[in-house]
Amino acid sequence: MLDRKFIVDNADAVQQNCQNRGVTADVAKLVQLEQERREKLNDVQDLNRQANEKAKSIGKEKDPDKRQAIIEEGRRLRDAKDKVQQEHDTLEKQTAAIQNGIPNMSHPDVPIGEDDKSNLEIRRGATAIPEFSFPIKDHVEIGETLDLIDFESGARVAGSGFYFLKNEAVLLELALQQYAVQELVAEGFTPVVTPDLAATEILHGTGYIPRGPETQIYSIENSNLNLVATAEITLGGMLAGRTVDSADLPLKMCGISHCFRTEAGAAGRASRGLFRVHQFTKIEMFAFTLPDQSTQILEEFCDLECQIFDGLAIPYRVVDTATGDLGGPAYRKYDLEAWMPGRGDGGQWGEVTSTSNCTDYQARRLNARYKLKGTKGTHFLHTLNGTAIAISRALIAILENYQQEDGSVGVPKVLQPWVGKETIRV
RNA sequence: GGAGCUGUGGCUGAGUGGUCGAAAGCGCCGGCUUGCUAAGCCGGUGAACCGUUUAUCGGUUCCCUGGGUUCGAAUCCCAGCGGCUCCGCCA
Repeated sequence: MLDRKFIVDNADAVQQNCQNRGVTADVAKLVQLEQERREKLNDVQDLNRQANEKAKSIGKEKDPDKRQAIIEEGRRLRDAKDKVQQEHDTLEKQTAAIQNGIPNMSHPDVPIGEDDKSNLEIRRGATAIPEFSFPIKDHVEIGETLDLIDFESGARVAGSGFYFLKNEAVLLELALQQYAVQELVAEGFTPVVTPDLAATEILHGTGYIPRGPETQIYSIENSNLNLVATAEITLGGMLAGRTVDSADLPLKMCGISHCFRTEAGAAGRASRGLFRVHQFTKIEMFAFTLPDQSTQILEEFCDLECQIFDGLAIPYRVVDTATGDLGGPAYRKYDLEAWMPGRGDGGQWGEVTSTSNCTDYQARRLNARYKLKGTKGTHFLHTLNGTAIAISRALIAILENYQQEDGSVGVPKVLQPWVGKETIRV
């Protein structure tokens, strides 16, 4: 969430930003409610002060009658306080409700537009789009022919959107994990296997909203636990409510987790096969940084994603995500879209990774702070996240780009040590 | 899952219902000392928020979390969560 003072002081800019992002929020109302709330808060504090004074004077008063009088007065003050406190709390709730709906501000260079059509391509990867001299298959067909992916059994066991990986697909999954983690560890990331479940407060802190009608999140009944949609949730939660020494920053981690998504309302979209599934494995980059580090680290994350996909020799492009397509917490977001030859008519770009600078938006809700040695007070951290590899989508890109005329599929060179072969055949 | 113990400041650890934001030690910061010398001495040292000022000063809140009792709660009561130990179960 945004800082309330900031919203009040920059109401026009915040309102404009909401509009750019296609978010409805009554900023003016928030400003008004917040002003009233502060007046109530002052009243509460003043009544508390008076009541405290009375309470302290009681111990010193020896005369029973006078003592009783002070007790009565103290009780009256507390009652009065409770009443004003309630009024304050109501205002607080209303203010918070509006505040929660306001997205992060946007980087000035972010293209302004309603949806992903306004995303701006900023560069392409090192590998050219392949030209095939034979009729190509999509990954679903390839997966079936080579006995790599079993959607039918997945549907039987857990419903549509689930699948079994088999044979070399399993080796590819493990190889991709190894590859990505090795790359990131070499770059100084701390590898972390995170819980696949997280408490509701942690989800809220990172900007995910469980249990709504449109929720993307699976929740566990009779508990406050939820299946995570990404390790971003758990990694962000690691510092929730904590204050770290600025000397330890930036903190860079790569998390390995399963990701679970309901994909409510996503039916009918281009989602054949592995593209939009309810469960997949993901290697996620995450960083806690000082405010003046986050801009550079976003570029670093993007470069690493490019490095990983260049290493796999998969063609991709990088887009600067438009205002209307940014998630609530993101200040700026880059997506890598890999070329997927089997998608649409003659191939399409499909999102494979995404990296965001969330500035202090998540940290404020998580209450994750840093302290500068030798100074008073604390400040909110910046958080960034980025996909290193989302296995399911990487599999699509590999199977479709590496397919060969005889029906076999080549294994990317960097994965061969773990897969143990150069080609996957029937 | 069951039983017992436990949860205080960056850490260790005192704490009688009122004078406790909280002893002491460690750590940290500043200064002094340089014949107790990989030391000694003195002083300082939590956070958020509100108001005032913007060098400051005043106030509110915070002793796991949430309720409750009370004029007043770190201290009493209830619930929850975490930790430790033992038992059961299990990969």
